[in-house]
Amino acid sequence: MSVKTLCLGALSFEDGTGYDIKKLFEAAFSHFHSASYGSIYPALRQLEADGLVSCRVEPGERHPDRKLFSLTEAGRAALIEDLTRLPAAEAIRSDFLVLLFFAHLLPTEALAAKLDEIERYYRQELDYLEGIADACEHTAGIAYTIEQGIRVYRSKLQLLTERRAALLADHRKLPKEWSAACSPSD
Amino acid sequence: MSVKTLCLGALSFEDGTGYDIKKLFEAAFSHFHSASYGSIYPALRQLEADGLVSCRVEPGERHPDRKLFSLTEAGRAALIEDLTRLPAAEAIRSDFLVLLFFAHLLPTEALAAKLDEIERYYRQELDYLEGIADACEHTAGIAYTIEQGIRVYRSKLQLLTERRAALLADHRKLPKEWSAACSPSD
DNA sequence: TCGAACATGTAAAAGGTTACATGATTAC
DNA sequence: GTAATCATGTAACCTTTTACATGTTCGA
Repeated sequence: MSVKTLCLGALSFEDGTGYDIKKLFEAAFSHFHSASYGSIYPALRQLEADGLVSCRVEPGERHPDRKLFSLTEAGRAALIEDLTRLPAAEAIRSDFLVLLFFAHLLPTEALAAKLDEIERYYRQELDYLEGIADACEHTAGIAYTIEQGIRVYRSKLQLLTERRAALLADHRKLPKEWSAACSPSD
Repeated sequence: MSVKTLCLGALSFEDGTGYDIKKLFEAAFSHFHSASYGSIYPALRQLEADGLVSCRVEPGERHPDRKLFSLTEAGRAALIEDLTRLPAAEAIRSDFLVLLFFAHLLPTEALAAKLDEIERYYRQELDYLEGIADACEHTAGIAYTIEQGIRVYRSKLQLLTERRAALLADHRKLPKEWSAACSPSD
């Protein structure tokens, strides 16, 4: 699912500029997706060329050169097709878990600093999500995305609290014959 | 944290080939990172050029041209530096949550199919992780990565079970003035 | 014998981020 | 007056995936 699909989705709620779309992503998608201007603006241009969105320029209203994009009928169809066709997978890239996997190599203080860093990050995300959870009436789907974020961050924070001491105490021990004894699907 | 760092990490446990490294990633990293041969082999070549790994060829033992890589002292130092320096962030790209965010556009049957698909995926990952959790003695860090995976997948499965009916019943309702009433950090 | 696992690699393409470049408006 | 927000865009770079290309060995 690429930025183009996300832009179509954003415009399915209401017309907006590239800037508006970026704001929506930051406000609503922050815990499960992200996109930069460098991908949004080219995507919108491409979508317009493909007839999936239309564009009207609103000059002078407040800001110059405000390009308001609207989803066309073809765009709505393409969005539904993308959502239906593309696998609903999750691509997780957690540098934090990678770090823990190799934690036996780190000095204790460096590991402690990382644990603090990730804990602050989790708390910040959790606070934000708890704040928006009841802010307005969401669709069941949107409420789900928020609730999953809340539960997952709570789980992660709890595990972090439970295991902090064990991680700091234990992190120098090396596993014996990891690949021989533990490879599971061989 | 790039594939190069991951390769250094894999070799910190024991010497191995590109193929071995890929297997370790599949066995141990599957729920928080992934890497293909197309990135691993070039990474190893680059690491060798940089003196961070060394390579000895084992011909004829069982398979021809088996290139065994070892971490050098410089490589171990570079790994520790990477792990310490790079932010321990998490980059999550959940096409499933994106789909739910726009679920109001989908026919009920298409949504139901997606819910089934993701549930199967979660269960499969959870079963796998539960299987390896007690398979051998892990470092505290490795045990943590497994336990976090288990708890997160359990949370996700539970939410999915709780909300399935609500999602299927409710998914056509549109949020009123999402951007005006709900944008949180404005 | 046939498919799975072992084993290495390349090239093109896709997809995205970062940094840069610009300038008006609004709130303090 | 000055910092944040609004607003658009490009270009270079980075990383990774996908698809291709090749060949052996082992177990059923």
